[in-house]
Amino acid sequence: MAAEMGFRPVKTKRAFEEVCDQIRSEIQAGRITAGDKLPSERDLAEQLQVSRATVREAFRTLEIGGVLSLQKGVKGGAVVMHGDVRPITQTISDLLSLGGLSLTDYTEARTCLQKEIIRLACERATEADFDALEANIAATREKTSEAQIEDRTALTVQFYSLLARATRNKAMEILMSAVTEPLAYYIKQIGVDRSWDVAASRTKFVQHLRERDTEAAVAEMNAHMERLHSYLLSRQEPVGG
Amino acid sequence: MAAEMGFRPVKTKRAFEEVCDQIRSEIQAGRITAGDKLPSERDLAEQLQVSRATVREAFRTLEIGGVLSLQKGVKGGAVVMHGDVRPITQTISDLLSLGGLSLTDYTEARTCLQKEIIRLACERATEADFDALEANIAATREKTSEAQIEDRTALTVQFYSLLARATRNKAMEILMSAVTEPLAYYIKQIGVDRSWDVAASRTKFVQHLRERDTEAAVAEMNAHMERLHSYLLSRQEPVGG
DNA sequence: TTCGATAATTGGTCAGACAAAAGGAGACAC
DNA sequence: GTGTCTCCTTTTGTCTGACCAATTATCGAA
Repeated sequence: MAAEMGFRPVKTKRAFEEVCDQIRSEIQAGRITAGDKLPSERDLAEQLQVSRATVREAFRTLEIGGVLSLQKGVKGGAVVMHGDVRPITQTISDLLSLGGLSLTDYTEARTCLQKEIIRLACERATEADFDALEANIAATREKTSEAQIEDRTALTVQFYSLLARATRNKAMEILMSAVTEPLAYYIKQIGVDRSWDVAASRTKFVQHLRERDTEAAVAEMNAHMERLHSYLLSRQEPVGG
Repeated sequence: MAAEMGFRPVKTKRAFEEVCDQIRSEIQAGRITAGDKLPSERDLAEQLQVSRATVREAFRTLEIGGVLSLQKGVKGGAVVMHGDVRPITQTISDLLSLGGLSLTDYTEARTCLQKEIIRLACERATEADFDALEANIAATREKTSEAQIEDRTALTVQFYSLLARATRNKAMEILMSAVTEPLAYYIKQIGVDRSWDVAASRTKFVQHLRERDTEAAVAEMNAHMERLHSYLLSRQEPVGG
């Protein structure tokens, strides 16, 4: 059978991809680490014997991926970063708007993930975490006007970020923002019911968290998720239709 | 307090970012959907009154993000896709190699996520899913030689992909690949113990799955995760040191 | 009808140039 | 001495124009 002969689809690697791979290899091998500065575009173009435009496309690719930070000026250049979460958030958002991911699947995954995050947060959260969450709720209560709707959304995102931080697990924070922040884009588009008092539910939720009552906290959150999902579905049609 | 005056850090938006945003806005507004073809680089450059290089950087950014596919030729051009998971996987890999994410946090998140995926898979998996998983295990058993180590890794990634598919939730599949595929890069670097028989554990795992025994399946998987984590930690030092 | 050469279109790369931003060095007023 | 201003250098950001490479339609010959 031809399927067992190990043929792979040929793909002609483009020049900028080769440059990208070389830089990523240097990073994975540890010869370049976060904080290091790469040669300037002109120097690297000369070293690799490609044009400056090719190096630019590679730098741009890595910058979008959160690997590099490009700064102008004499002390600027391409600096290696610690990585960034935004590419993940952006990709999930794109998948949602392009139809590669349904709102129902997205919400279910969000619910499942939050369940585990709540479980860990119940184990590991400190008084400082609870205080931060309650301060966030208090701030949310004050943003009631129509003009402050963007601030409210930002605070909502922050609430879940604070919750994830209580797990003391960076990967959980990353996954949480991946499933939370795309919602902010969504909300900005379809609008949100201003009269909906989310603060009450969140206050109860944090109370359960304080009492280390995982079951109750998860139940409160799931109820909120369900209400949100119903609301989003009811609003989805004017966009999709 | 200055903090309450709502100052935001100024950021001069670059030309290619403006182009990116315009294209993404068209997509979010539904005026462009998956399958549509954008104008050629030359045409769009003229319409937006920027250079072709600027349009190229925007196209490149969206291509890396899985939003566009660029094809050469008279029938080619920039075609809108349904989105792609690879940017997420790539970002997680970068975070791991850049130190923005620790192996311990990563593994814990992986364990937590898999728990939920197993739970859903136990509810929804069909006989076809079980058969596919067992076929994968059988294929893994045959790849024993040193030369086939890449095939083994690919089959391992596929195993978790099949498991995620059994949840019937695209978002879960995405998250699963986000926490599984980076490991393949990792394994490729530090090597894996060839004598380790993962097939036995997976066979028992699928058996539990067949019996819809969530607890036992999770326990089997967690035991495997623990063994893997210990192994990775013991191998990590020569890389990090 | 079929095959092959040709032309047109489009992304990929290259070369050179100038603009914009950031930082340093030196002159100058106080 | 101190602060400020101007000029200069470095580096990314953008533009222009050109050519290369891949792909496909088209047309002509066998």
